[in-house]
Amino acid sequence: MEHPQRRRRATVHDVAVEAGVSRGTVSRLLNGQRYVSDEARQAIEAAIVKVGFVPNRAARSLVMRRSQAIGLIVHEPHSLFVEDPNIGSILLGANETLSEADYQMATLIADSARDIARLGNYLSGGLIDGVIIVSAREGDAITRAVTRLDIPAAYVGHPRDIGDAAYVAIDNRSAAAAITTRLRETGRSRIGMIAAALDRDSGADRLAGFTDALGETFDPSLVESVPLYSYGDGQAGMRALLARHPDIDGVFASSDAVAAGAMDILQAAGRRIPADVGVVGFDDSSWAMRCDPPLSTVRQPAGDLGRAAAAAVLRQVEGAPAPGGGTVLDCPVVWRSSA
Amino acid sequence: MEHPQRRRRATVHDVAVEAGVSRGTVSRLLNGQRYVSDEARQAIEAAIVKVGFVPNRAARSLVMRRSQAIGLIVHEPHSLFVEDPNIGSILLGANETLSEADYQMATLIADSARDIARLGNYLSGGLIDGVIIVSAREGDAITRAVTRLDIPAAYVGHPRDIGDAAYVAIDNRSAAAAITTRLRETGRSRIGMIAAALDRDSGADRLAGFTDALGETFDPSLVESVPLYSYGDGQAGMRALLARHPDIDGVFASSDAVAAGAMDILQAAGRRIPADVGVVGFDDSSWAMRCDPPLSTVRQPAGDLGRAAAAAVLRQVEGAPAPGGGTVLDCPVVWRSSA
DNA sequence: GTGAAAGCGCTAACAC
DNA sequence: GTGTTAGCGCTTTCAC
Repeated sequence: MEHPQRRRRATVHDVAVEAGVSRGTVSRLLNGQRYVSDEARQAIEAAIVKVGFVPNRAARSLVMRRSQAIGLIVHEPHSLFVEDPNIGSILLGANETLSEADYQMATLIADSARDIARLGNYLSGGLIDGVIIVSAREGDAITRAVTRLDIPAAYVGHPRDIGDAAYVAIDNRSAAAAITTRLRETGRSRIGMIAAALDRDSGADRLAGFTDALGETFDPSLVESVPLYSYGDGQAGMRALLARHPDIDGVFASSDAVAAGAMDILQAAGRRIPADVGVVGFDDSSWAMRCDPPLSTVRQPAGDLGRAAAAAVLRQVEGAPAPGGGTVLDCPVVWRSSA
Repeated sequence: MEHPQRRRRATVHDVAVEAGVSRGTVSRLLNGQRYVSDEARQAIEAAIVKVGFVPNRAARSLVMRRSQAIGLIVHEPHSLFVEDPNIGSILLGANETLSEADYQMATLIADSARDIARLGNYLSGGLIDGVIIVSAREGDAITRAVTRLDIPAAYVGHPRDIGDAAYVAIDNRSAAAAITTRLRETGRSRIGMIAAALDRDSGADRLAGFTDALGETFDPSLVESVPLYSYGDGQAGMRALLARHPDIDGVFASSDAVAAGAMDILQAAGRRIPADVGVVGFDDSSWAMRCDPPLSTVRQPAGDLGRAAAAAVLRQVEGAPAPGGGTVLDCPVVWRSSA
C-alpha cells in the first residue's frame, strides 16, 4: 500500500537467484521434467514460496504457442441467454471436462456487433487454444472467423455451413417426430406447431420432425413461426394459432418455454389441458415441471452436449489427425400429463 | 507432445517485409500513433490484408503488461447457475460496459476445488487485467487469492471479508424490510419466511430486513432456513413451515424461485393465494410472471449491477487512485396479485 | 544434472 | 517519420 504502483511480480529469474540455480533449472522443475536434483528441487520450491512466484502465462503462451485455455462462445439473443437453462448446463458440462484436463475455460459472450469484431481478434491472439461454439447460426460471422483462422473448434448444434468441423448435436428431427407421434397417438387430429427459431438448425429440424410425423395429414396453416424459444413468443404463437384454428386439439411447441406460454394462453381462453388440447414441448428444462399440468417433453442432455464438445476440441488441440465429424446424442421422450 | 502443423501465423515482421518498412513502423500504426506517413500507412494496411496478419495478444500482453481482458468469476452452486436469471443479466450488463471500453470479458466458472486452484493461477498470469466476482461467499478461496495477488477487482454483492475492495450491491436488507412491511399492511398477522442461502450476505441481509419489519412481532419459529435460492428448496421450506404453522397467512420467500415452490405447495395444500395466504418474493425474475397469481416481489437491477461492477474494475485498471468503496443500487417493490 | 544463450511476437526508446 | 535496438518472462536446445 506504500507504493501506488502494483508491486512487480516475481519472475523465474528471481526464483533462480534466490535458489542459487539458473533459470533453466527452475523452468525444468516447473514443467515437471526429469533431470533436476533433489537438492535443487528443494531450494527452488522454497524460493518460489519465499518470493511469491506465480508463472506469467502470457510469456509462457508466447513461447509454447499454447495457453491451456479454451474459449466457449455463446451467441444468443439477450433474452435467451438469461432464460435458457440449457446454456447453463452446457457450460457446466464443458467446464467439467476441460477442468479435468487442466484447461481453463473462458466463456465469451457475443451480444453485439462490436463483441463479434473483438472476438475475431481475441480468438486468434494466442490466448486460447481452441473454441467451443454454442448456438451458431448459419452465415454467422463468428463461424466465418473461426473457419478462416483455422482455430480448433467444436460446435454445439449443427449449422449447415461449418464444413467438416467437429460438432455435437442432438437429433432434433427424430426427437420432434417421436414426440409428435406420441401426441398424435393420444387421439388428436388437429395438431399445430409453434415453430421457433427457424433460422437455427435446431428450430428447422424440429419443424421437419413435426412434418415427418404427420405425413399426409400435415397442414401448413397449423404451423406458426415465431423468432425465439421464449415464453413470450409462445404466447404470441398460440394466440395466432387459436385465431386461425379455434378447434385445434394438440400443440407441439418447439421449446418448454414456448409451451409454457402456449399453455397459459390456452387456459386463459378456457381450454382444458389435456382434455381439450394436448400440449408437448422440448428441452425438459425447469419450465416443464412448472407447468400445470406438468409438461410432456423431450429431454435434452445439455450437460453431455457440453462434455462431448469439450472432448472434441481437446482432441484437436492435442493434435488429433482427423477433424472429428459429428456426434449425435439421444433425447428420450419424457411423458407427463399435459398430453 | 506433438502439435498439429497449424500453419504459422503472420507476424509484424512479415507485414513489415511485405510493406517495405520496419517493424517499428508497423507497430506504431497498429497502436494508432502519430508519425506514420500516409504512404507507409497504405502500404502497411495492404500488407496486413495480404499476409492475413492478426496481432498476437500473448506477445502484446507480455510487453504491455496489459491484456485488455477482464475476468468475471461466477462462483455458484450448480443448480443456481442454471436457473438464476440474475446471473445472466449481470453477465450481459458487465459485458456491455466492458465491450464499450473495448475490453474482452471472459467468464470463468468456479464449480469445483480444481477450478478454484486453477483460477488462482490463471488470474495472476497476465492474461487478465482485473476481475469481477459474482456471488462470493465469506471465507471464499477465490476472494483470498484475489486479495493476496492484489488484482484489480470489483465484487457484485458485499461479503464482509473483502476489506476495502470495490463492490456493487443492492440493499437487500431494506428492500426485504420494505416488501415485508407491504405484506404486513395487507392485514396478515402470521407471516413466515423461507430464508435461503444464509451463508451469503444477500441471504443473511434479507432475513435481517424481514426481522426489522416485523419488530416485536417477530417469531423465530416462523422462519425456515434452506440452503439454496431454488424452486425445490422453496417447496421444502414451505412444507416445513406449513407443518409447524398451519395457520400461516403470509410468506416472504427470499427469491422468486423459492416463492414459486412455496406457492405450489400452498395451493396443493388447498390454500388460496392471496385470499388465505399472501406470498411475496425477491428478484422479479421470469419466475414472477409465471406464478399464478403473478408474484409481488422486489425488482433487482441485475443489468445495472453488472454495468456498475464493470465500471468499477475499469476505473482501477485504468489507474484510479483509491480502491473505490461501494455502490448500493435501489430495488423497487413490484406489487402484483400474490399478496 | 545444470548453465548459457537463443528466441517466441510484440512495443518502446532512442537514434538518425 | 522511420529504422534499430532492447527487452517483456518464459522454455528449450546444446554444450559442459
